[in-house]
Amino acid sequence: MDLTGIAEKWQKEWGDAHVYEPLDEGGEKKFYTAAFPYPNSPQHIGHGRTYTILDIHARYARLNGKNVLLPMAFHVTGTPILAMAKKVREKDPELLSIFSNIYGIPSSKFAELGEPEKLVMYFSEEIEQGMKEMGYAIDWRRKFYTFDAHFNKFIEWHMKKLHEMGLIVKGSHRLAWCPSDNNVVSSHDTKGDVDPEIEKVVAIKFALSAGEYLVVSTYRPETVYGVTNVWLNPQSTLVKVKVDSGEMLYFAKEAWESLSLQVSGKVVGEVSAKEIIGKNVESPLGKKIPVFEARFVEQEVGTGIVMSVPAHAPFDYLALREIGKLKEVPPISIIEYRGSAPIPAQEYVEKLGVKDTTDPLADTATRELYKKEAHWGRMKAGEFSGMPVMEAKEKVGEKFEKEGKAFTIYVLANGPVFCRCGCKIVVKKVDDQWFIDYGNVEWKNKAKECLGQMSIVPEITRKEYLNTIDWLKEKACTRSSGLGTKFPFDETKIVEPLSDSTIYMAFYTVAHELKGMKTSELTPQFFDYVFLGRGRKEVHPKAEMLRKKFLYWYPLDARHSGADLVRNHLPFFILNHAAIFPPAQWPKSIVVNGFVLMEGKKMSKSLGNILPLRKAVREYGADVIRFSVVAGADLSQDTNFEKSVAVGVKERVGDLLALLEYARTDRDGQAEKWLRSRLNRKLKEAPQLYANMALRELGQMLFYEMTQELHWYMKRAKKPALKTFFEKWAIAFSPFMPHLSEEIWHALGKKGFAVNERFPHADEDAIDDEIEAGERVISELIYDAEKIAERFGKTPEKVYVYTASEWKRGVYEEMRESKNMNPALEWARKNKADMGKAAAFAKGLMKRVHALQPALSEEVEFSALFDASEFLSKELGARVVVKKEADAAAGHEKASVAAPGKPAIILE
RNA sequence: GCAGGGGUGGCGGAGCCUGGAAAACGCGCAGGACUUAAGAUCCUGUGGCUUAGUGCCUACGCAGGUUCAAAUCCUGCCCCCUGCACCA
Repeated sequence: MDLTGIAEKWQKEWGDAHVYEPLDEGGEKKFYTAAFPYPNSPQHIGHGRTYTILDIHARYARLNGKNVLLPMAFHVTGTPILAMAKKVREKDPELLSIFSNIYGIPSSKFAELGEPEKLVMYFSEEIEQGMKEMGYAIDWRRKFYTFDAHFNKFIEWHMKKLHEMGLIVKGSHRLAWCPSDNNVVSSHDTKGDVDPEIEKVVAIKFALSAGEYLVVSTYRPETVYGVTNVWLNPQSTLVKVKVDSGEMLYFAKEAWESLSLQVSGKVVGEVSAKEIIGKNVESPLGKKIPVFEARFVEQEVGTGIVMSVPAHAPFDYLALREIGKLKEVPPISIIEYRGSAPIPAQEYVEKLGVKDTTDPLADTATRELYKKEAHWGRMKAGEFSGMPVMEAKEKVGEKFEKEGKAFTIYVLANGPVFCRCGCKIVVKKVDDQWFIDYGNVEWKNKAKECLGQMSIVPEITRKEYLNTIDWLKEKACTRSSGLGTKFPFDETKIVEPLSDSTIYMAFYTVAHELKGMKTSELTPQFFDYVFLGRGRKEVHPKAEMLRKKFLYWYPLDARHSGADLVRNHLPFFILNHAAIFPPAQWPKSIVVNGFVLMEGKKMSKSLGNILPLRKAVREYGADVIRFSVVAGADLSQDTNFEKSVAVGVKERVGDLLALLEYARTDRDGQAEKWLRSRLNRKLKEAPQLYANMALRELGQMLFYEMTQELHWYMKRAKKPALKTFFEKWAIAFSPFMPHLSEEIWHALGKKGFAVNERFPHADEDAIDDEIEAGERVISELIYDAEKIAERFGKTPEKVYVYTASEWKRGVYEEMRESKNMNPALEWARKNKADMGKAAAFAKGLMKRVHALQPALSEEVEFSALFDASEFLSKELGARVVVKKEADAAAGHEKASVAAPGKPAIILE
């Protein structure tokens, strides 16, 4: 069996016939897309899952006679490609080893991959080839790259639209920053891939003298009401900084090194901490307090200066106790919670037996007390008395900031974090940062309206989109470097990748036509007409024609993606459509899927367990991979790729092809009727399952169950005849395995392509409950008889089968319907049955009364078994005699145990 | 911390919405057939017990509750996974 040969043959035929290149007009259309790939590596089977689901969706629409568009392009925006090309040029051993060992790239290629454009071309061709080998129904005429000049024009237009609507704003922004590289860092730039977390801290000014302040930093501004003193590390040096307002602020020298990137000011002097220790300062509440020394104060954290709240901070309490000042500045308790001690910090220190500030338990005490007070505490002092602590924290911070007594600084919550270059990462404030204002409430509402009209598959993810739209704030939409489109309002910047990929589906509708045009023709007015119908069609000779094409394909009928995009790309996609397009062009649905695990583990470069898509196709064949990555789990679940399963699928495909030799004729025996009933039942159920993208269930039903049933049929049939079966089944299953279907279709002598056929109509008359129930009785009989034969001790010569009498069926049906013995016995009385036997029989059924299946009449059950006696004899290796219970031979008293669907079995 | 999802055999996982024979389907494992042998393939079995009468018992994270009936509905607890933005 040569699955690869079959696949290649049909891919070529489809390509030559331009089967997947739809006209931009005609009957009812469907337009489906999936997130375009980022070509900095070959695709693996995980990518294959999303695209295969998309392809199945598209192919099913084709079977329903729709004009289907499924385009593809490449996303090259951003820095990863540049970074990777740079690493190639630097001959980074780790990367080159991945290239050789996982991706299988010959080392002769390495030189050219150092150029970003060549890198893009190499991997995008690799990906495109893989998609073709998977048999995807893609219209490649519309392919583009996001650094193409034509696409740049489109994104410029997009940004200008947002700007016109006031949805693009400029402001300041904090970033994790490497002072040595002078660049933004995110998790993959750090040592150990730590994600730098930026956290808000309040800096409060304590007056040293008029116009001069010590700046303390704190997570708990509300505790300022309980402050007793300020702590300075005696080993630290303070810098005196003149800020824009003219005030002089003191920070620890180490702290200032990073704070200088977010607080603008000039260092005008230095002073040793020792000179300040012992002096008094004035708190923002006007209270005079002393400055003490404490070695636990870390000079590079926050401002490097802290305030002391001994009633609520175990460290402060311990430090005061160590220097014997607890009497001089007694703790002031300002927070209470149910069961709180007068001095909570003291209580926690004593409860945990914390020795001093160097004791690791001091941290534990701090954490526990903080948790307690933050969750359950209320203020009991100051103007916010009675307020929950969490709320007061906000209020106090805001109030002091407004009064100029405090300001906000940002720190790394999980610091210190180190850049790959070895430098310590700091927080930088950027002033001329552009944002897309996803925080805009009106916009959010419009997006929710759009979401409300969309169908979301799986439906359970809908609330995720809602949550995300709700908490989205301004999103920085430019970067200072990377591939992509220059930001039209600041051409030194590039439009960031998640911002240039939100409405590009509209671009597909005309991309093939724009290719022949000059970029100078692609003006905002031109796009206004094509995409929005604004202005006059005379703006360009082609405008009218392109407008029609756009209106034909839009709105997008389905957006497919991996589940990882639910919290970023997909909400942006909804928001931008809601902003730019009128409701008639809003997208119709989103379909997301989970990942693919490799033998139970997450695929990763470090584990080296990535299975590249093309390699998988070579090993197992496209159809097998297609089926393996989509039918193994529910859509939203992760699915597991196992070699043994793929091998099993491949074998079953081989079995199916082998059965083609019986596909020349049809027949009309009991076995054929049964198979036809089973097939048509599936054809009846399949459309609903396809519509819900219930691919796992479809796979179970149309593949596993069907092959099992074929197996039973092959045993049952006297001369197998599968012509009509294959005609229908091949088409119904073709979305999953188009190559196999095409092969079967042509083996049946059909003209034209299977992939252009219509979904087979379910013949409801062929669905026959009695035939199916009869077969069930037969197969269960074999099972039971074999079980009994095991106990029999020797191979029986004869097997007598007795079907249950009609009166039992009457009692049985009454019981099944009423779930009660009385109506059944009533029925028995009316029908003059033996009441003693009837009662005993009914009693026996009572236990499983909720689980009774409908029973056949004795006549039908009898004739099903009688017809099958030859088959039964063969299966059981003994002569099988089928009789009715009433005709039991002498000595066959056990015939009386027969029940509907469970004939009595007597071995001899 | 906040938000979302989830705990069912040796394993992956059905079943939960809409209460009514839990473990579909697959993998793995065991036995058999075929084979010189192995692999592949096919058949049979795979929670426990039991019987020549097609059955009985035990099990769905823990603890309660509702119900004739709970994996399924309700309450509390324990544990696990994912995301939290400038990153594609």
